[in-house]
Amino acid sequence: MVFKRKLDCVSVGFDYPNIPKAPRSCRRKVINKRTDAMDLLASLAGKLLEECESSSASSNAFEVNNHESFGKEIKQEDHLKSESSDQGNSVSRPAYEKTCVVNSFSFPDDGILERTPVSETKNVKCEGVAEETGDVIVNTGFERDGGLGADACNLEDATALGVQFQKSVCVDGDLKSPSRVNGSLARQGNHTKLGRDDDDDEKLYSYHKFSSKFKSYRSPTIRRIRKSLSSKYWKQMAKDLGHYRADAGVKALYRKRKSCYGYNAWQRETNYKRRRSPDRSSVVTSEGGLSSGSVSKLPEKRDSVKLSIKSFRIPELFIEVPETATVGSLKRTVMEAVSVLLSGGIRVGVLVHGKKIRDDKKTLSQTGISSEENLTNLGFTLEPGPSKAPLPLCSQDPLVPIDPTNLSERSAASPTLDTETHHSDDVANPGNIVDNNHLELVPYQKEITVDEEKPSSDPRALVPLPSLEAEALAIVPLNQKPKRTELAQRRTRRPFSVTEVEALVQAVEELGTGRWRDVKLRAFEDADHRTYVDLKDKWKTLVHTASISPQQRRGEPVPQELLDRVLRAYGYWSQHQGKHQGRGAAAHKDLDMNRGRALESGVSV
DNA sequence: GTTAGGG
DNA sequence: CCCTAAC
Repeated sequence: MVFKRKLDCVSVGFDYPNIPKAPRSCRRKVINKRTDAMDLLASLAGKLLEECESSSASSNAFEVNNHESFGKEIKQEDHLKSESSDQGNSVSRPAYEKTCVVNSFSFPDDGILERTPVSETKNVKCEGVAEETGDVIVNTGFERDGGLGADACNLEDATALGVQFQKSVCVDGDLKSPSRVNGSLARQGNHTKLGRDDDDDEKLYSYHKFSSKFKSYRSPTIRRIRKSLSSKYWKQMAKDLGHYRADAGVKALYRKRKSCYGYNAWQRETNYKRRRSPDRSSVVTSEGGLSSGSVSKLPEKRDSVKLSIKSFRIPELFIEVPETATVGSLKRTVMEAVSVLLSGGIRVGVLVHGKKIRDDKKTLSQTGISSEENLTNLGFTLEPGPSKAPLPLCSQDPLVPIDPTNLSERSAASPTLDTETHHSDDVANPGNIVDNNHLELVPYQKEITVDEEKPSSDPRALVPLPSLEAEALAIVPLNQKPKRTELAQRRTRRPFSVTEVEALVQAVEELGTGRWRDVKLRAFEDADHRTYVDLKDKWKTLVHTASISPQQRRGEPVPQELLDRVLRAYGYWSQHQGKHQGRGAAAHKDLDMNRGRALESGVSV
């Protein structure tokens, strides 16, 4: 007779058994969240500015464009998935899922730009933009899949992602008040924040110890901003911008998959970024950077070029969600898809008169970009593939270019890209990467003149580049082998539907909690996206969910009936560990779960 | 390749 | 959902 461990679930109903677990190796923690697509977009604008702007920029600031909501043009295709439900157990499965193809996003002008004359004056789509009130608006209508249609600028590089900028970042000579920025950003919350609660913002914030002054801005937006100020983001951006020193050996696409803000942290993606470009520019971006776009030039300063990238247009996204999914989850899915697409690695291309400018060392004037005429024909492209970045130090850990096609393998929500367009630039010009990267080894400019005069804000809130960068370097030792190329994408989250939960519960009732492989085979064999580990994890959360009060539960509510069964099964199998595992499901057909539960407190069986 | 748990 | 340890 084997004495079983007494379950400590007697009073609380149940709980996980306290099984001592072998110490696990200390894993390095890297505060690193998936680079958000928007970051990149924002950084693009920042880079543009930093490269264009003259040093006299002392009153520059970027206005955040607010996009209350972005309309999505979604093609929907119903993909009936014939349910080969068999498995004898009549375990029901999702009848079918809907596949959505997101073609584009648009961000209606909600008037938020009243203080940014630049973008307001015009919203031209294609090149050949008219000039008005001195503002030169350059167009960057890069699009691959129809819509605006590729224009001359785009011809050369057919591989352009087709991302257009539109009012995602605007340059303005006017310094925006915090509240202003705050307000604009705040409204973005519902659209871009993937997670459900905002609590973690605070956690992250505290982790990065921002100045108390900055804390005066307590809005969620600011918190997000603070969050974005974390060194990891800077590091990422620096890399994205190609400013990292080659010897730094930081991989451009370095992304740590694991977040460390608590359980289920992965669900809480925050997408607000506030960036201060390496030079003198300050960039505040909303996350709504996706839609079509154009670039504007401000007139005021001679010898300087100011641009406003107005929007992005994303290539087609293939999204698959169960029909039972909520609108919220759909939004998150789309958000993730976009993130995956852009964070997977993008590069910026500069086109003048349709010709790609590859020499990053050239000045704008040398390239002729600064001239009015060319400005009119200035274009930018976002291309898939790792942003130009130094190669990693660890030779044994080769930098594997991100291949968007690999992403889709892990996620149905991954963007669908034309394989043939991948890495065109790199492939065609192998040396291009090296050239561009290793030529910009100059550290960031140290001047932080622009924003520091900002009265009510702590300088640190503005993220002085030097220190933060240093911090970033400190936090993540560059030599630390990037371990796995960090290229793998986290799978998109796919909440279990009630139907799936039911199937899982039933399977566990019959098979127990130690045979996940069998559970998978029995009830989720056709659900390719559900691994047995997923099922195990789901069960874990189900048990937890069932143990907490309904008020504490989140997400699509699971019928109490199911939760009851979860507890019952949990209790039963806790006491019958492995004992019946050899038996078939039939052996438990008439399993008296209630009795089993009642016996939970028993010390032995 | 699975299972079990921590993150 | 990811990552590991331990089978």
